[in-house]
Amino acid sequence: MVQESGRGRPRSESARASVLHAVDDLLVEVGYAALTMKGIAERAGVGRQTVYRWWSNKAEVLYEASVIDARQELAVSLTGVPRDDLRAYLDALTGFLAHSHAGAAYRALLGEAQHDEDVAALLASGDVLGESAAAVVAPLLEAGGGDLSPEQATALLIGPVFFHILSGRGPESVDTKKQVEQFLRALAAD
Amino acid sequence: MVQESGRGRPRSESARASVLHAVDDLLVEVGYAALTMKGIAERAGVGRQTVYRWWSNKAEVLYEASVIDARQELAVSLTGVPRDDLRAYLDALTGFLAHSHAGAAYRALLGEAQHDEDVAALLASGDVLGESAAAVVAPLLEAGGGDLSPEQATALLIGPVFFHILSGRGPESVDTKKQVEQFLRALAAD
Amino acid sequence: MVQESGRGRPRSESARASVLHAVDDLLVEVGYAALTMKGIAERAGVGRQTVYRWWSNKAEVLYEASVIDARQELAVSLTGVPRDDLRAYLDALTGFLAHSHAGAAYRALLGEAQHDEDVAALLASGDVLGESAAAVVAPLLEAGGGDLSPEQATALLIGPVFFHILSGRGPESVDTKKQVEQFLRALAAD
Amino acid sequence: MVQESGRGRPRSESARASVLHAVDDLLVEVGYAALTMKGIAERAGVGRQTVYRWWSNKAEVLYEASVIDARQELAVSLTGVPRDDLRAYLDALTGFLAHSHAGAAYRALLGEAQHDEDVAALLASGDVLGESAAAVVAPLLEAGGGDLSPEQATALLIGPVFFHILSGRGPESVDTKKQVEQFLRALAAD
DNA sequence: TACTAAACGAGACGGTACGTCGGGTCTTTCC
DNA sequence: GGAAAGACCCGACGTACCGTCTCGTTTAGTA
Repeated sequence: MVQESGRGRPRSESARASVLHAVDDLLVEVGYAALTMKGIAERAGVGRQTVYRWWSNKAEVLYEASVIDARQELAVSLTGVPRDDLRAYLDALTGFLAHSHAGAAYRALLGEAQHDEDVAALLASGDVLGESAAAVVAPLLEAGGGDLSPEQATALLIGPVFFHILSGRGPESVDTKKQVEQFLRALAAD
Repeated sequence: MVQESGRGRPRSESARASVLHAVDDLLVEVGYAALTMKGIAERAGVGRQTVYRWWSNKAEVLYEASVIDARQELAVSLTGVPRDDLRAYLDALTGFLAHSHAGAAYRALLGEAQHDEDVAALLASGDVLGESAAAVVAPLLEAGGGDLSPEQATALLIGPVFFHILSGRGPESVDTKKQVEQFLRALAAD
Repeated sequence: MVQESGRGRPRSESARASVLHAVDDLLVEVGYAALTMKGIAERAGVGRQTVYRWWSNKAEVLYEASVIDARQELAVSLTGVPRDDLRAYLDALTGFLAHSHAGAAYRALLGEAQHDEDVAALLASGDVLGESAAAVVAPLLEAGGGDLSPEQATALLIGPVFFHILSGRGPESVDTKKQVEQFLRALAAD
Repeated sequence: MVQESGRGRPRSESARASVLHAVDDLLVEVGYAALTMKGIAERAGVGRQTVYRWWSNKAEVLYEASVIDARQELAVSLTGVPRDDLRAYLDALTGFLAHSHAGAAYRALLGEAQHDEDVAALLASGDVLGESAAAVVAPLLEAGGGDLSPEQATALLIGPVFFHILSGRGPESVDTKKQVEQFLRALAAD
């Protein structure tokens, strides 16, 4: 993923874009399981070696292809009203995990990370969920009391939705309004 | 997975046991990614067709091999004291997800379920986490007030730990004692 | 292929007939290569073991199923006029090898015999071609002169047609009339 | 079986040679029936796909591996003396069919051709027997009279030996000297 | 009328080859 | 020296058939 300057032909930006675009399309069309390096290369109209040169496996390609979208979808413009901000964030999170392309990519990668430490490291390198939650949670912790660490607060906020969707319960039964109240109450005296 | 009918040679119980044993061993030895139907059959000293005859894929074998252990590890003997029971359950859950063989199998399956709906259906067919939590949560809901559905209470209890570990944050930063308090507070006035 | 008398259930004649019938049908429908012991048993509505009990491989079944037809098709009613009898025999031989079901079975078995000595022994045990030719050739050898052995005369008579058809030249280019003349001339002073 | 085009890695000549060598060895060692594409690839130290890429089945590999030897073994250096040339050819033919490796391959292929039209077409594409005989027969037909077609003369010459050996009568009873006389006499007034 | 014994159908068993697919690498030519 | 092309070796896929082995059932003797 490093690019050297100097001698030789420079990296083809069009090839890079083709690959990222291809992996995005393919994830939707065939799903993660049927996503292959060979298939990506063919769909992108690119040599196989070119894919391997810049990414070591399909997880890396997929990560690079989806992380920007993921960040955007999880970014909430803060109003300063805790209830509103939390609610907006949980809605965004639910939509991301349950319905978005980037979210599907994230879930696939997180699944792979359970038994592939390379993928786990990749995901840890850019903690999309944690960082997005921190933006909402940090102001509250600074302002309010509670002795919760930011990490714990994040887990408390994200956890229930995260579990709901990843365990296959579906997003319908997620009640973000009620969860905001629970979160605030749990936080309160802590 | 049951079969009955007088005719024909009956299913070999020893073959079944060999396969389940083999998949258990192999998960530990080579990991989920390198687990193959071929490898399972060879390790079990069994024909490949015999494996395919009773299980459609490695996820099914693994599920059958680990679900009983999983249930045992997550079963908590209730004392009737909410704080103690909840604490015991969260400790068991943390240990299961982070350190147990059966837990590793569960995490692998849950990962696969994110992009394979057959596996998702398989996991949904026996909701190990949900059921084990219900045993602890149900008494509280009956006793106490709150308008939380059992499902929501379960997600509230399990979610934070679940997120912590599956997102790669590690079990060290899980503080079950504090989480019990949060849970009880969130539940309280609801 | 032997049938013992005595205790126990006697061999089922209907099973035997079903198998022979099935192999006949299947040869025509799917060809020799796709003929399998399993397929025969299923088509005959018979247990696999029953087939194996009485025949050791598909060649044996096929041989038993076709040898009688073969003998019939190659039997020529002699008139005593050499030219007519030889002509009739060569016509029968051509038809047998090129167009008949039994002939297709024979060619398949002969092919297998080239690399399977069990099948070679099976074919040698009942030399359908040789015997049928002998019936036509023997009278000539007794009557006429020539120091040809019956075997050599048989080869001389059958050989050209046999080669023509088995080497894939097709039966159209077989001129039995001319071959009779050649045969008689070659035989003449020998 | 030819491939050309600048792009891409060119076909490995060493892989091709290994495969042809392997199939030759294996035919002798295990026989045609036990010859498998898998076995060929493994023996040649070559990927299975590489074998399938250039040959569709074991018959094609075997054909390519043996056809050159076959042609050599059946080539007779003509003296111009019919009796000598015919005799030499029949001796070569007998040796080829009965004792040579290439001949064993030919018989196996011819057997397969009886029930596999792909193999039949393959054999027909290079009529080793017909062409070799034509070289000996053509001069006679041009010189002498007779209204025999080259095809018929070929069948007349080859047929008896061919039948003798393929029908399992063995090469001992082949009397090439006598057969030359028969052939010449049959040819004579025709 | 039992009992015994073998053949019967069904179908699971351990094996192994099938032909295909993807993995990751290597070797060309072209840019 | 990057890139497209495509052949290379490897090994898992899921299927088919091999020949064998249990099962419960049926059909004869023989006792």
